[in-house]
Amino acid sequence: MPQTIAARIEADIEAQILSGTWPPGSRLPYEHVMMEQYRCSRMTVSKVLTGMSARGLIVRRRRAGSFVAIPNADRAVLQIEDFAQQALHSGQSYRHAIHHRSLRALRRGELTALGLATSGQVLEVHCRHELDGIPVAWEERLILVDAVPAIIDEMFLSIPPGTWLLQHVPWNKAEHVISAVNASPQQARQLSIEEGAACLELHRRTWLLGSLVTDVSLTYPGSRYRFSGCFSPGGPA
Amino acid sequence: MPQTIAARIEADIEAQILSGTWPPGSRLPYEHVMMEQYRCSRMTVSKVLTGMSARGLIVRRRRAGSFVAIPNADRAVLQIEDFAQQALHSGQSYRHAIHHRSLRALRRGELTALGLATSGQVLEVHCRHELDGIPVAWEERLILVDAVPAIIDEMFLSIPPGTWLLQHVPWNKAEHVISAVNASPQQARQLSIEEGAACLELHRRTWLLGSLVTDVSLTYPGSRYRFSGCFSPGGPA
DNA sequence: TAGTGGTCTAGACCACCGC
DNA sequence: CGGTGGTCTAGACCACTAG
Repeated sequence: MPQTIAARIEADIEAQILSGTWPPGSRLPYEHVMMEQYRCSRMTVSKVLTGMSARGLIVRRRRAGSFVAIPNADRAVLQIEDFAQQALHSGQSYRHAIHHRSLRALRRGELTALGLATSGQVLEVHCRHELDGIPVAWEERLILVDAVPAIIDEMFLSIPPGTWLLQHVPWNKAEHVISAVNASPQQARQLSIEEGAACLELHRRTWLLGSLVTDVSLTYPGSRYRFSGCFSPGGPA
Repeated sequence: MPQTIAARIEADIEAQILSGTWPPGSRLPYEHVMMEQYRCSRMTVSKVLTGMSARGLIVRRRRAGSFVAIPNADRAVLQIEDFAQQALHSGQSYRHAIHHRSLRALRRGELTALGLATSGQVLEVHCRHELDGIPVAWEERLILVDAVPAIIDEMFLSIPPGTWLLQHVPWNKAEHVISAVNASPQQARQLSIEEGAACLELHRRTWLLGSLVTDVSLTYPGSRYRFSGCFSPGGPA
């Protein structure tokens, strides 16, 4: 039995939904009803319902009431852990190797591809990630120098670019695209796999206050890496 | 400028974090300070901070204060839309074809693979999904009959299994694994692609109140399908 | 237009934990 | 021990909308 009134209300509602007593689309008791039922103030009930609404479990409509949400899509929340952290957890040794690092101006084609209006300098970094000496990812990254001026002094000798950015730059928005590709000859060489082997490709763009910070493409050998994650309606777990 | 006091407080805090004025690990003003600053009650401030804490943007500690969270992993939230819904949005035509449907007992190997203690009946369904007549996914699904008794009367003639389940069964927890594989001869045939072509494989298990409901494996041709999604620290967007 | 949720107030008491 | 966050109250007014 939960300790607080709010937690008890929430647990009760979730139990009703999960048991099927309140199927998707059905109306919950009105706030003032639950307020009497639990002998608490309306604020307490409201706080619980607002939270559940924010998590997508219920839908609230003025003058109509609160309703159990009808899901129309599955959401998958993936944890994409830093390699160094992952190595710590699993006891493996992590190592990264910078294969390329250059400061240059953005090309015209990249401007449109990245949805940028004005040009600027970028730092381009190619990097290989290894766990226990085995290549697990090939990274090609562009970092917008205007967004992260401090980057020009960083050589990424002890910290890989992604970790450096995580530690130095907060981010506002990220966009992910996950696809599957057959390894190109270059990728196959970098990852020590057969040409044509299936690879996961993660493309991510990260923004800070509406301006692009970095655009990265990570290629993982399908035989050595997978994304996994859990998702509960009650929030990631 | 946001309308409500709470929204203004939240926007201000996020701006401070994003601008780097309050880097990860730094302490936020105490509740009573913000209360005076915004000339509002403590409840209003507390509600905002509680919400940001629930979303992982800040960490709150008694006697110490509230702090900007230090992220250690990227989170990607993927929307995995129902094919029928996706077709509606894009104006494509959706069609599914059931290739196999059988009611049988669980095999011993499956029991351990699915982490089940007691045996039971399962409905096994194989199904192909097509958009504009082109195969976009091959589905192999097990449905635990004990968890969804109504399923035995469903032939999935007009509704594919995943959609039927979404409409009839609420779920508690889902686990996703995304990997890349080279198409097997059978998969290549079902999806009209070359053998060995890179495919995305999505494996999902869904639970209701701790008991497994369904275990599904979806194979998408890498050339025709990708997962994408946005994630903001302020919640999925 | 009546009743719902949305928001806010000005207090209160408690649990916890860093000093 | 003091001050923080955690929780709750008993009201209030407003905005929206279904009937």
